[in-house]
Amino acid sequence: MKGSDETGLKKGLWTPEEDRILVDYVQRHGHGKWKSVATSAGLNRSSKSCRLRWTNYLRPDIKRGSVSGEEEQTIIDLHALLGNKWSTIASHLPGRADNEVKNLWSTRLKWKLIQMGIDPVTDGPTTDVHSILASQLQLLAAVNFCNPIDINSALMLQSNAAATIAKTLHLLHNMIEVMGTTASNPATVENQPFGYGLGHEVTELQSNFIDLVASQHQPKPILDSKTCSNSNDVPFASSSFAANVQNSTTLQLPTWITASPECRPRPDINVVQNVNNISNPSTTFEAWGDEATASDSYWRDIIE
DNA sequence: AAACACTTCAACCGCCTAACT
DNA sequence: TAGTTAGGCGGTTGAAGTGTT
Repeated sequence: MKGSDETGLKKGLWTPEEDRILVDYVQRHGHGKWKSVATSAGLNRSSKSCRLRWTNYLRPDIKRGSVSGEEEQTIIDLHALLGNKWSTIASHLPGRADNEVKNLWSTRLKWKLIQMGIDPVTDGPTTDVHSILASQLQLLAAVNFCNPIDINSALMLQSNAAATIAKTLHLLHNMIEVMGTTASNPATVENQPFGYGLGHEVTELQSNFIDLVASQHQPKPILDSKTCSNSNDVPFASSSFAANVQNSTTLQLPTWITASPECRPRPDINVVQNVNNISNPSTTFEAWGDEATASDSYWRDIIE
């Protein structure tokens, strides 16, 4: 029978009438005994289906509608901490069901992180060179052309762009260094994970990325002190960022990244320190707090 | 206006665990 | 102690909605 399984239980979307029956039953008898709910209420549904419908849609405290930026950030932070523990994450978001959090993550937040150059699985910097460059280009475009009305989003993009570019630059530096030692041997070229012509591709990537940074030397500020006058409105504000950028001498960030004194990136990633440390590659990843990524062997393992 | 592509999200599936017999 | 069952969780699917060509 269409819409039913082999046991005769109905499947598929719930009708308003079924919803009404379920709500009515739960209100009178309470929830928890889903087997009895399914049988006693006269619903031709499985106990699982009843529970799911109630917890994800019908319970009175459920919050429908768009998810706020604050909620999104909470999900991202908790996912970094807990992984795919959707019910646990949802328990920190009043009125949100685990299914909704799960859907939100897989349809929007995951791709958001990927575009920011963050691996959504490890919550660390992505190790795929093509997605790194693609994400940087998208990020730069977004920062340069984003709507100034959305100040918080713009600031987040700016700070993330600065941090991610610094990370990416060094990431490429280390990868190129390791590749250089392996790809220089023609006998091993065919065994390279990126296939034949690795040296050329690496050189091109390096060149493209340097060009990308150089092309940003003409400042194109999207925000000024007028549009961002209140540091309380700015998440992750740090007072040292602008000064540090100006003091940076070895490899300056593009000037457009420089935030106005009140508009600064999150302090947990010291962008300037990372950029300055590029002259000393062995310490940069350590500064990011991930010692495993600091050594050449880490990248050698990935590449091999 | 129609066809197609893409996105969103409700619901199902399979597995795991705890409680009960 | 072993077997059974219900509830819970995360992964996956597919229908519906929306956007694009």
